Amino acid sequence: MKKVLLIDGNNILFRSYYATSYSGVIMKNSKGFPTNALYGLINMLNKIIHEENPTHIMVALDKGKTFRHDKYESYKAGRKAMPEELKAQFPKAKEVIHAMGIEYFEIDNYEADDIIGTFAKEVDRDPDFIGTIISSDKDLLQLISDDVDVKLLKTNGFIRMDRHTFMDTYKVEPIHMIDLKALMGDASDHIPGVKGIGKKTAIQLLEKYTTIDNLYAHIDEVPLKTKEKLIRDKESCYMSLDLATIYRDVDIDTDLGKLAYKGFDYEKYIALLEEFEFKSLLKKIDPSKINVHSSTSEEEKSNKEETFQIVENLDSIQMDAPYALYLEVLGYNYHKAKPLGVGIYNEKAHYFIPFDVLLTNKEFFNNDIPKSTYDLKKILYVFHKYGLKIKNCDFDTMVASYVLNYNSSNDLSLLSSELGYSIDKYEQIYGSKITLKEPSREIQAEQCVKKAKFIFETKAFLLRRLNEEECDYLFYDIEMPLIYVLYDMEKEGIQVDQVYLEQMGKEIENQMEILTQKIYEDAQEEFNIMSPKQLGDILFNKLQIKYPKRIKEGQRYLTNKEILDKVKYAHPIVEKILEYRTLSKLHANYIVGLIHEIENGRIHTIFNQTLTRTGRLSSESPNLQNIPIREEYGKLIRKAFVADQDSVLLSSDYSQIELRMFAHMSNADNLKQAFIDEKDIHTKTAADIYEVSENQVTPSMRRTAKAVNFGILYGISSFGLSEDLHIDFKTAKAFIDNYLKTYPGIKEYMDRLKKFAYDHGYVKTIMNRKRNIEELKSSNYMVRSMGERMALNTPVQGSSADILKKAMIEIFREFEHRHLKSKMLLQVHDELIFNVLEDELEEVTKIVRDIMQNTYKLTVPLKVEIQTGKNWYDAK
DNA sequence: AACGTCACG
DNA sequence: ACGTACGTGACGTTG
Repeated sequence: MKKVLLIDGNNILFRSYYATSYSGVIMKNSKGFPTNALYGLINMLNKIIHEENPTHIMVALDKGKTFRHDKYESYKAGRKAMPEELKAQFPKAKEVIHAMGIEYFEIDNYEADDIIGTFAKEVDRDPDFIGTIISSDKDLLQLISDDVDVKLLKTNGFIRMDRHTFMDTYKVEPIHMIDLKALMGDASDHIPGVKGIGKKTAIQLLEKYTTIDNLYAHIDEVPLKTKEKLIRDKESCYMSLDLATIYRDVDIDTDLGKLAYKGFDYEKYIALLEEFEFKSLLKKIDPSKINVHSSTSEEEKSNKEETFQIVENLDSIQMDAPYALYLEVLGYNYHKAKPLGVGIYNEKAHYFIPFDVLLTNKEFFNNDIPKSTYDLKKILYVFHKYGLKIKNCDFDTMVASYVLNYNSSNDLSLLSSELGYSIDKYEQIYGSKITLKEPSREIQAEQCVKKAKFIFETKAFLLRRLNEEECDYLFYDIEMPLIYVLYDMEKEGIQVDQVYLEQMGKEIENQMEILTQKIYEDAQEEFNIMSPKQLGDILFNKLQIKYPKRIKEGQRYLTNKEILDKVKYAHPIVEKILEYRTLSKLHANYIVGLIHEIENGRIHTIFNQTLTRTGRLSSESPNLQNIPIREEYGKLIRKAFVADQDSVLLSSDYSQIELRMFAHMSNADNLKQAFIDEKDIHTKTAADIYEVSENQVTPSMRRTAKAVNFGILYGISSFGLSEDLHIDFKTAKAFIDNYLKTYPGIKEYMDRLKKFAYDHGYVKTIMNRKRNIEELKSSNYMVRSMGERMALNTPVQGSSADILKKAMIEIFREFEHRHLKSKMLLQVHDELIFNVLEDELEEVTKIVRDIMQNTYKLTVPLKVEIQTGKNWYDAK
């Protein structure tokens, strides 16, 4: 069987262009020629060839205005002109495609879709061929058949759609996708459809009538309202049908045999890469390929196999130049996983050292040769656990790619494909959490060396990008040093009183048992209280409690706290449910969950340094950043976290760091002055928006003001505020208007920030941490609004995170410098927890306060509050 | 695997 | 006409 790839070239060039033009700066070579779309195209073609292993390939391109323009004025109106910097890359794209041994096709007045449609038709006809269409455009799904599927490109990977999966999703044959579009329209393609008919109705209609023609033939059977819409928009419906239909009879030589994949013309390919200055891509070319012409894809495959050596005796190898290393472990939690071995790579040496071999010389990495890593914290932790030493790791790919905004930074496989490499998913080699299995040593070695190679070869590129993005400080002075701090915190762990937790657990279990019986009595039947579905049925059907919201079409009753709080006076069962929920949460998450994680009396969380979009840390296995505090009973959990012998726990938290940061960044004098004067900010805000003096502010006014202040940080909306405060929309709006009036400069700041975000596609923090916000490019109002709120919140949340990280590093160094035995244990976003030796308490308190308040000077003061106690409950 | 729920900043 | 505050992780149920 022969397999042909039908690639939507226009689509790939467009995607590549827009995916990398967000920062307003487009990748160019030193002559100023734009190359970003070409870079994406080359990577994508390499990746597809590697993944699909085709025998035949073609790329289709648009040419000229299409016949659709002539036919429909509105179609033309909807299409925006192509940016010049993209247009300029098309001629070079064609050269690239040829150099890669691929045919391309462009036919006057037809779109790439039509050419692909024509070839797909031929694939259907020819029994020797199957085909795969490559595009991110869902329009092409109509071409799916028994012999043709579509690899639908997504931001993070792809979805393969064949006839079966298509029918599952859309309930109609692929070809009737066009009928579907004729009814529901497609805003992104400026296809109007029938107004008032959405996806649901459209699918319903087509399930019954299959085609538009047949639907109109039976128009009298359709329910009146829908019928009216169909008749009113009949013309638009047929026009949409026409627009959505891919033309499949373009006059072209469809001999599939002529599409045979010839393999690279390396001379031309390299010349082009050199012209574009794609150094990382050049590096990847196997030197043996240079001067070799048109090898077949089969030959290429066998040559491509990595060469490496599995080390059996460490004395037999010696590293004398910088290299990359990758540590592989079996399992998803590196604190507990079994180490498998280390891959080592540089120009000269490609080794896999099985972990048992490595244990024979624990000093192997303990020297001054610079080393690059991916997830250094993992290496430090595992090495420490097994007594191995390592020195001079100066570059971590995971952290670098996180700083550079590769959202896939903590997934080596995804990251590799973003950078033009192809590394198998961890799950594929080692299995999922449930099916975990150890593959053969050869496979381990191959995988591990591949990863080390990736680290080694992409380092130069990432370094250049860090510099271009002006992220050197953030990378070298914050994130890299922070790795060592976090490692130390993870290694240290925190002592936990298991007996206390078990006692509290018993108490909770008893209360839950009593509640369960009472709830069954109230409901007059036994049911699963934890099932929202069953609970909703009992409450709102059987017990006839009035549901306080309008229920959405086809959706279940919600039974969350907000709803239950509203109806708790309607029936005594509700309060019991709420209490049961609280207890069950405490039990599952903080009694059973925590006990499960205790090892030798301590809990060691993992801090994820490369996950959040704002620059915060996150904590997992277990999450120690969400231990209860707001409710008194839950807060008792904190008594289980205790200080070591002769020590106390010290908690040091920033007071209102985000609002202070907002005051600083917005430069609103009024707000800044409030902090400079050390006022209670919520009381001050209340006085301002209610226009009373501060001593006239009631607790309720202060609560409202607090909600408004939070709203400001989150990118306020009157709806959100009204929900939060249970007040009506208009009152909420009045509060906001009043706020913006009393704090001049804030509205302007927010508008400026939004404009920056729209212009550049990203926002940044005080330490130049950038966050791309793709949502701002959405044509969907809701998604775009979400993007605006992210743009407003991220600089505040992210800058606060920057400051805390910097403080952590300095405190860590100061402790080391003074040889203190006290240890930093936890970070909870605006708070640090330490175990402090009693005789170091005074010194530590001073160091911590001093560094946290002064590590970064804002135009408002930063204030920290410090408390101590034998356990976390008392230290708060 | 996705959803609903709820713990935290 | 739509559905809304920002950032996380973990659990149990459901499909």
